[in-house]
Amino acid sequence: MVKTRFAPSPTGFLHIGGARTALFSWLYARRHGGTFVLRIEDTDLERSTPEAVNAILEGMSWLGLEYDEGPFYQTRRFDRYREVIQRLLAEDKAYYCYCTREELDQLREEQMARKEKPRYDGRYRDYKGAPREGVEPVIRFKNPLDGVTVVDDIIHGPITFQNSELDDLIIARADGTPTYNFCVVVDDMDMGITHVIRGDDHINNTPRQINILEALGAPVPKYGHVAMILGDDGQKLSKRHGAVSVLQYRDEGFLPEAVLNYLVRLGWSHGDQEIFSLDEMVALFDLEDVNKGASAFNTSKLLWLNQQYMMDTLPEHLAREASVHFGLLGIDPAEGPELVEVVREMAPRAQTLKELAEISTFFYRDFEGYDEKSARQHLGHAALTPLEAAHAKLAALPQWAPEAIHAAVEAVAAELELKMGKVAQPLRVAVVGRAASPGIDVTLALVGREATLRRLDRAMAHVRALPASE
RNA sequence: GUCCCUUUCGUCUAGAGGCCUAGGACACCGCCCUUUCACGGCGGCGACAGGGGUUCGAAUCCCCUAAGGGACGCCA
Repeated sequence: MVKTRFAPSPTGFLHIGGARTALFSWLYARRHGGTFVLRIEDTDLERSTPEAVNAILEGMSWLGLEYDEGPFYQTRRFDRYREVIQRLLAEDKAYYCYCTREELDQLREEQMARKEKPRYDGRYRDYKGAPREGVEPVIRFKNPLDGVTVVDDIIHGPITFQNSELDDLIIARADGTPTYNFCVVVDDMDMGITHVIRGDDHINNTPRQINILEALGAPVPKYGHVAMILGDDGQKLSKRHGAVSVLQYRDEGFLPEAVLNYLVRLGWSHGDQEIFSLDEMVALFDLEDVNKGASAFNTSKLLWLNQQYMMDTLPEHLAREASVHFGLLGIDPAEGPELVEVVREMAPRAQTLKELAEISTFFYRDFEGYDEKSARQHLGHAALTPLEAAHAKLAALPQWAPEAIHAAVEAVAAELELKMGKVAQPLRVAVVGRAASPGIDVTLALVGREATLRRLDRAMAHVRALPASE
């Protein structure tokens, strides 16, 4: 039975790298009919915040990565950690260390000066004397002194560490609180985690964790270390460089399925396939196919994918998702053409829901001023006659529907012996404000007769006011 | 400094010794479709980090080098 977990520490938002790790864990569990656990690693009381916890939960839920167990909080398991520490102490697998921070700092400095790897020298490992006056001891784990620990990584293959490289790590601080590497071990053991999928910055922690697990007589899970995600520029993402919350993608109008699809293709692939439904991902994903190297985030590809998803999403659903973005622009889609129809036409013309709303405002309210280049090209003196003719024909149409509008525009072109473009383009700029929109018939139909005629009047006035030379 | 990891077009990737004249996707450029903008179609540009081996044959296996990254906390 497969059991995976996602174990973020709540010191910030859920960023894109964390989201992908969560996705991989989730997919692996789903793929193998297993269980996915969410665990909040909040043992750092200083930096963990409830806001961050909420942001993580909200991000997971927006992406649809539902967990089967949890969220568990490490801060609520301190009694359990203490219990295991006592056991280790009793079995002589851990010991009190009375080194002060100052002594440790000094040791490190000396080792660095000698160009050695800084590590604890084990001076209290076999200390049998009395507790040292005035020093609250920490508790250290007795790491094996020799031999090797091999991490059999699903993604990287076997990685061998000399135990002599590892020092006796602190499992309980002077104030008695347990530390990260220890809590992880106890949790993974207690929760029966079979596959640990996490960032490859944890590779170096893994042999330590395996050694503790073995000291505890617990089974060692399989590990899969996923490389990190770089920014668009290939640079490492950090709080001050490009790292953003997944919720920001929601706010910018991305569909969660598109983000998931983009994320799954970052470091994983299945032949040449680019687009995967959730079901396909679940059916095809495997850790063995995950790449070892870091990958750079490519926003333009995400935008393309999002557009693909928008075009493929039912307009009814898309309309619901988009309406927030119209609201943000001060538009109530109920007061105008059917949003479903607008969305159907505009989806292939926008890469995000936000952009979709932005380029669709003219359907719902008058625009201010013409796009300069479009007006120069299409609203010159030559436009006056076709605009007048169109106005007359459109005003007289018995039915305001695309087919009738199309016929009317064609008739104007035929009567004036003009190409369609010479009629449609002025009309478009007059009604839309710029030279880009869906087909002129559909566009006018959606804008409505009243608004169309009003905007035509305005355009004709604009042309008449032009200096004679233009 | 020590240990560990990584390296195929600008980017995401395919590639499990001959199917590779290295394939696809995004981006970019051109053409087509067309009343515009998109969408779509067609085409172009463009990579095996470097050096040694092994082999009849290497992007694929081995070694070295280089470059990038991570760890080395009473942070997670």
